[in-house]
Amino acid sequence: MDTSTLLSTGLEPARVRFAPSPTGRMHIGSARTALYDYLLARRTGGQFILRIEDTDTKRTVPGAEQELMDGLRWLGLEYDEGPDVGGACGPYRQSERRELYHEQVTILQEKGAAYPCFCAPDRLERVRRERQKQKLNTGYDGLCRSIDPDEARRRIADGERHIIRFKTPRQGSTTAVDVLRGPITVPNSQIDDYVLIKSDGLPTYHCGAMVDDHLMAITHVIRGSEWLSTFPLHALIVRAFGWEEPVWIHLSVFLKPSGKGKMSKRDTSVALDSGYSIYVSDLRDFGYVPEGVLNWIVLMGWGVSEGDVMTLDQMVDRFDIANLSPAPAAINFSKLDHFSGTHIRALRTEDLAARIKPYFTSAGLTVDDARLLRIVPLIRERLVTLDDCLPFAAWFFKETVEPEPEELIGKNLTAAQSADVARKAYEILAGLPAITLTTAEPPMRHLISDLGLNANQVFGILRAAVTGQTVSPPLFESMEIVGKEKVLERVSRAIIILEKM
RNA sequence: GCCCCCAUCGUCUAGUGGACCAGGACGCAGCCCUUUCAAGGCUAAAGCUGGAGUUCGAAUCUCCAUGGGGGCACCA
Repeated sequence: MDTSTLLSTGLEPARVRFAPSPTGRMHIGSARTALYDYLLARRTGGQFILRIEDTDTKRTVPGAEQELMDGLRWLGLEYDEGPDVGGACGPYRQSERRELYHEQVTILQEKGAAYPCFCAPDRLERVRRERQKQKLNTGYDGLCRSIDPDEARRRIADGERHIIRFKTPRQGSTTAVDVLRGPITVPNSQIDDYVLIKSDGLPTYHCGAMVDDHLMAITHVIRGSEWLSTFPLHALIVRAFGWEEPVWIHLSVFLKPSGKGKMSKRDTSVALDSGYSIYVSDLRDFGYVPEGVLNWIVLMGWGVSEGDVMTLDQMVDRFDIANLSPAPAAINFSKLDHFSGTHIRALRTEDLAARIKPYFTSAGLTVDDARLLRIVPLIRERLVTLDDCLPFAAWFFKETVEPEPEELIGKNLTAAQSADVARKAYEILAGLPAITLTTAEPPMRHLISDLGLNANQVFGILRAAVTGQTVSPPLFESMEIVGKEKVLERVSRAIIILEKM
């Protein structure tokens, strides 16, 4: 089947939908599906649609839908149609499309491809156990298939509780084509008479998704491989309606970092303990940049031969569904760090400044924008996540710093020797018209050789004195920003501390 | 138990019968740079799950085995 390649190379605009159920937090698996949806839509000049599949009223959790929308927007995956933006095929919440499903399923019943079932849950349970004992497939036994349509109508009119089932062909087999795997054939005996409409009147996924994909003119269905087993059923339903099938693409699953099995609750908490998470909002809170997260997840299940650092637009240019991988992928968090840091380094100074500013203000610091702009180039290549800006630069916005006395002592020196070094450095710095990298470094280098010490020892003392910490951005550039007055003040304070030791 | 899917360095992957003594990236190791921490540069180690076939020729096609994954709900 070459249609997939054809369609994905931009000849025809694709209408693609991301259809999550609002039952929990948005994780990277969903994000990656949405990303691929988005890429295919943009690549072909089509539309990317958000549809909320909230037909399980018991499992729907408040706030989940909002988290989904926030997550998509944070990642930069703007959708063209959706619950909060509208569109020509709305409503975009399945719970608001009840009548539509009933209309369609009625048509299916008239075609003889669906039927009402009055069996109570406890009978279903009994049947299931019985068939299991006989080593048969644990499906519905089809009892209600034989009910006369008129009698069924009467019972429904009497208000009898019922559901609608799909009448799966008993004989033969069904073949459906997945872009990544080719034709998949399953004997029809393996496909149950699945429920289409539940007794609460809402459709199951099998019904809701198929009806909506058709009504919304979806051309490509990208979803998780957990749907592979019911894939032939879905093809059967679409065909029973007489509709054209979309192009089907089943993505691989994400495995835990070890590659042995999928992420469990335990794996999730282990990740959390190391500062990682599979949840999109956590990643945002941890200071990862969306560009990095996107680059990270896009490469799990898709590959490029070279040049794997990409922006969203660059992904759009290169994306092709035919290159997706059907094999499961193990999550690799250290790669997330790599892509996050790489994209942070690529940000323009103003952009990065705007992104890290909130971290300082949240820490209770008052941020001077002009100063922040000068700090950014100094810390840019040191950040893996945005919140790393705090340990590197928070001290810039503090009136005073509090170095640990021991840290003021130079390597292999005594406190007294260190005080002496600090005094000499003070004199040199005090004699300068202004402290900058170009004015301060040469004389300080001279001091080092005059004293017969090394740069590490002398700069270490000054670093602790001026920044209050042992790890910091480059010393002289930092001093330049802090200003001569404050540098001298801090060095003299360090001298006093050292003399008291 | 039944059905379905998958299989290239530790991990993500490129590879679509000859251009592959298998390319890139992360990580790891070493070296260089260096003012701490980074970043950057260079170098190295590391792989086609196994077995049968098809073919002049297989990582690439077929079959089997093994391993892994998914599913068997009035959940999605």
